Formats: sequence, structure tokens, C-alpha cells
Amino acid sequence: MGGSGGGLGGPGPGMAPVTGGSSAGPCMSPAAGSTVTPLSASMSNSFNTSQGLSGMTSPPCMASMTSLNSINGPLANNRDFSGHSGGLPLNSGLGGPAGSGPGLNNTTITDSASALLQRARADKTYRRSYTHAKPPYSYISLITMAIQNSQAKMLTLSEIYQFIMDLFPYYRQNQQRWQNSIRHSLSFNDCFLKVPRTPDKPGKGSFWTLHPDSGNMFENGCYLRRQKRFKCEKREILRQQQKANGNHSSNSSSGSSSANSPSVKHQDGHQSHQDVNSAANTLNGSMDPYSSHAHSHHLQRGESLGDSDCIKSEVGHHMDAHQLHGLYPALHHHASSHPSMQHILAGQLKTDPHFNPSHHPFSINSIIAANSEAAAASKVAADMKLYEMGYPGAYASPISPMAAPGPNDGPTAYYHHHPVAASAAASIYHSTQSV
DNA sequence: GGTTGTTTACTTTTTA
DNA sequence: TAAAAAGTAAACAACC
Repeated sequence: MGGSGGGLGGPGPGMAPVTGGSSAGPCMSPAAGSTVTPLSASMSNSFNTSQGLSGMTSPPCMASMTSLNSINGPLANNRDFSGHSGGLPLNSGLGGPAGSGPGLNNTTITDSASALLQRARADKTYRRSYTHAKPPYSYISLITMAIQNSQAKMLTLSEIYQFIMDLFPYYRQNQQRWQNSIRHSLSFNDCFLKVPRTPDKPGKGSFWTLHPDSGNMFENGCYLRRQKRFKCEKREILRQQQKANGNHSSNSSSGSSSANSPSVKHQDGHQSHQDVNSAANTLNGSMDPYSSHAHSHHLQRGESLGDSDCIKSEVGHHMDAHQLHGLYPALHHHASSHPSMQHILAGQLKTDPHFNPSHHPFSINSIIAANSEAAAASKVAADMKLYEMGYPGAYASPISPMAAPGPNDGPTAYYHHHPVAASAAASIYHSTQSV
């Protein structure tokens, strides 16, 4: 039987209560029960630790995160975002000398952030109630954030977990539940591609990356709900066919998948080849200078799919490592942050007929392209402002626990639980208000 | 044995 | 209000 429900909005067992009162309840202290490992240790291979996180592309919350990091050094020292009354670590974090960090390029933000922080402290009688509220981002968004903020544009599952927990204290609790959902999202959504490990990088699990065509998933301007799910057309057709055919293939009705695994989604070998061809076509047809290397015997079928299509995880399975890395040369440089992956992805985005960096002022693509703390922080502010203006799709639904602040809370309520995010985002937000 | 990955089934939430 | 998207639970198997 299926799950017992308990969805996002309901008072599900894992939902942090947004009601007033104690911040206890399901929201445990990040320290208690937290198995979070130091960011610098766990993510050093994937993130730019030499500069802390300041080299990261910054989605909304990341922007402010980098600011703190710049001020106080490795985020690992300031990773308690709890906002618990036991002492806001952010106080020490943001209370430091403004702009003292090399990466901090906006002292105004920091100064006003400190002021805001003090104000938030004064208001914490009700702010505190919303600490650890569920972030307004979907799991798909969180995964996307994590991947896009990694240097190699791909992460292992555990790294994705870590990223999310580092960024959102909410996810330091009930890990089994949301991590299951993360895994489900990765498998279920065509926008995520599984990239097998290479022999020289042994370890558990594969890398996960974004489908090159998934760049416009968040056209609504932020890492919130997508307007439309990204689907690989061919895979969708196959799904329909399989539905129509019943159990045409060896695929049983049971949930076991790994038995047929890498080709589970294909049900037959042919489709896997199609995917490989699609991958080759995607890169070859658009911009990939390496594509010639990708045309191995597995890619010789000569089918011209024409469209940018599926490069699903099975690609790697049906290709050897060299073939795959012909498609994604950056895989060779996962730890050393070869820019080609970014170049490829960026190039792919540009070739996407739907992609237009200027299409939406608050597009996720703008954040990616900007690669700037200020730009990302501005985006947070813009999101919040849009939300306040009732802009659909911006920020969370009023029903959302994220957007259920106290009567006097503005749209920044959520960010108050995330002190780092709160500072930069709120300061910008308020500066936009005051002008 | 724990983690990872896939799939199904169901509920809840959001959007058109 | 229906459809789509998202969230949750669970079963299962492969892998390290």
C-alpha cells in the first residue's frame, strides 16, 4: 500500500509546526541528533573550499551564506543556523567587522544586516517560532541548487544530502523521510541524470547531474515550484507505450527495479541505445567539440533524433567510461573543477530555444549566469518583494508553512530562521523598500 | 548491513 | 474542479 499521506501542507508528522510557542516539537536542535559533518570536510571535493564557498554560484540562500563565510572563514565554524534561543551563532557571525572578509563585496549589506539582525533578535519572541520551518523549495529545487553549486556540476547522493542539510537546518531532522524523497526525485525526474563513477574514483553511488535541457525548469523565477515538469519526450512516449502494452517486457509489476536496473526505464536495450544517441546528438548538434569522441560503436546507429533528448543515467551504463567522458569531458576533472562542464551546460542552455537569460528578471538562469553574490542576494530580495506584491510563483504560497509568519512578519520571515540568509536577503529587501 | 537506486501507490498542494 | 506537480511511504534489489 502507499504512503500514509501527510503532505506538505498538512500537519504531517514531520512538518515543523508554524504555530506559535516553543520551537521545540518536531524541530529539534540541529545539534541534537544531527549527523552533519563539517562542510569543509564533506564537501571539499565538490565545492570550492579554497575560497570557502564564495566561489559558488549563488542561489538565493547561498548568496548570504557566502557572505558569512567571507566574514568568518569556513562555514563549518558557523554552521549552526538554528536560531535557537540558546544563542544565535549568527550573532557572532555577522556581528564581526563588516567587510573584513576578502570575499565580501558589499559592506552595506553587512552593516544593515547586522542592524536587521539586532532587530530580528528583538523580535524573536515570535520569530523564534519559525525557526526550522520547511524551506519553500521543492526537493527538485534543492537538488538543482546543490548540483548547480558544485564545481563539477554533479554530486553524489550523499553530497546532495549534505548540501541540503548544511543549508537548511530543517532537513537535519527526519532524514530518512526527506532523503527517501530526494532519491525518489532523482530517479523519477528526467531532469536528473545519473553519471557512473569512473574506475579512478571508486566509491559508493553515482554522480548526479542535470539534464542539459533542464535549464529552464524554474522559469517562474526562483527555485520554487516549477511551472512544468521537465520530461524527456522519448522516455515519456516509451512510458505511454509500456502502459499501453501492459507488461510487454520482462518488467514485472513489482517495484523491484534494480533487477532490470540500468535499463529499467527502457525495458529494452533499444531504447538505451536511443538514449545514447540522443546524448550524442544533444552534444554534437549543439556545441560539444568533444562529440566526435563520443561516437563510439555504441553511438553508430546513425539515428538522427534531431531533438535534444534523453541523456539519462542509462547512458553511462551502456557506454564505457571513455565514451561517457567524451560526452562529459569534465567528468575527468570532477575534483579539479574543470570549466568545461560549466561551459557545456551553459552552452546547452544557450542552445535551448526556450532559454533566454533575459526572459525573466528573476529567472534561475539569471542567478546562474550572474555568478555573483550580490546578484543572487538581490534575487532573494526580489523574490521576497514579488511575494509581498502577490506575484504568483514568487516565494511561497500563503498556505505554505514557509509563508505563514506571524501577523507582523514580512516575507522575510523564513529567512529569519536562516540567519545567514536573513541578513543579506533581508537587508537588500529592506533597502529596496526604503527607496 | 547500510547505502543507493528504482518503482509503485497514494495523498496533498498548486495551478489552469 | 480537474489535472499536474510534489511529497511521502514502502518494497525491493544491487552495490560497497
